[in-house]
Amino acid sequence: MMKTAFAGVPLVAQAEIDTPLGPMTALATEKGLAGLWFDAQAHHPGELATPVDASNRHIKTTRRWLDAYWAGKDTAAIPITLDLHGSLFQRAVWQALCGIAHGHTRTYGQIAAQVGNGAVARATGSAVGRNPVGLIVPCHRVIGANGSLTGYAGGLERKQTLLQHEGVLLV
Amino acid sequence: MMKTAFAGVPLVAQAEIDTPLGPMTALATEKGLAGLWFDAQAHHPGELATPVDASNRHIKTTRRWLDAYWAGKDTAAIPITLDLHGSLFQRAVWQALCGIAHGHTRTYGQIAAQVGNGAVARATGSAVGRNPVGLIVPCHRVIGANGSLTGYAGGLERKQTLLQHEGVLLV
DNA sequence: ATGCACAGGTCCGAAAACGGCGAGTCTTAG
DNA sequence: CTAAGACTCGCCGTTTTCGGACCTGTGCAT
Repeated sequence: MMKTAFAGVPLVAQAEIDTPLGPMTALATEKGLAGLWFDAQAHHPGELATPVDASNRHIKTTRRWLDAYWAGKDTAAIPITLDLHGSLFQRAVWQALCGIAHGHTRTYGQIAAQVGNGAVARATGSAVGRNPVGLIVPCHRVIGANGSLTGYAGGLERKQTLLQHEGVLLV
Repeated sequence: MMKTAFAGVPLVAQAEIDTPLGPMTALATEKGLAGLWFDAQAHHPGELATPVDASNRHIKTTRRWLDAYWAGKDTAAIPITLDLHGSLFQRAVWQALCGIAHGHTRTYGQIAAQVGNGAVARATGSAVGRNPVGLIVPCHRVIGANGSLTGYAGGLERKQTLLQHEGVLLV
């Protein structure tokens, strides 16, 4: 049996959210937002037994955050409580991602250096790829040292669109 | 990443020097003059973090040398301590250049023969072009075997003017 | 348990490209 | 019949580019 990425996590609600780049699914625990991904992306957690509940407060906040994001407004005005589940290393990486401001980018090596040392760059790539909360934890702002986009769970095309939407100049 | 020509060289002072052919920048280490080039020339080392210090002794000597040169006086009376940084081959070439007297010229092949053998003529051309100390290390006195000027980092026009200033008859 | 595949980066050696040339041919214009 | 250009090719040090080897955490398949 395929082990879902949220094994052992007390999920309380899920809901579908439509976006300009396709439908996404949001996932929440009692503590906060635990997941957000494009329905047609890699590392998809698969079918969930979690009850659909669009009225959940974390999911409603997420919806407002996304509306602001696509409208190009200030998303910092909408604080989201996250409840990230992963290894110590992964959480450190995801936390580092949250430090990348709108319209800015970092390389995998820079994130690696921030987390520990530059040698873990490749491991950082893995952790970034397993980011459970897309867009809000801006894994799409991490690019290769040579400026290439390298990869994105939601597809390189979406990564490129997102960065352009944020005003990033792509080489 | 663009590698500066003076990577790893302990520079201590730089200063601007005006000349009849346009402004030049002089660069010095503790040991001697390390650089002198027209601000608008090829192979420009780019912006430098070196402190501006027109009172540096090597730079002051350089200024006196240039004054004498433009006045047509004997520059040999003003000995300049050079601190050239480059490969073994390049330093050999530059040293050979210093043997060309005011008003005289050599061909690239002759310099090549002096450094090693005539076969390295083309490589000599490269080394001459990377001469870090213009005018004082007289790279402008090297011309093609057929008498053509061939090239000059500061522009062929300046090379021609310099040679005429030294009384060289150009074909 | 063990091995393997990755959304990367660094280091190092090999190979190719690039010039401030020179000599030899060939082509035009006198 | 010269003589000055245009072209080709071999020359060589330097620079740039390219391709492996190695490093590292984690999930998944064996």
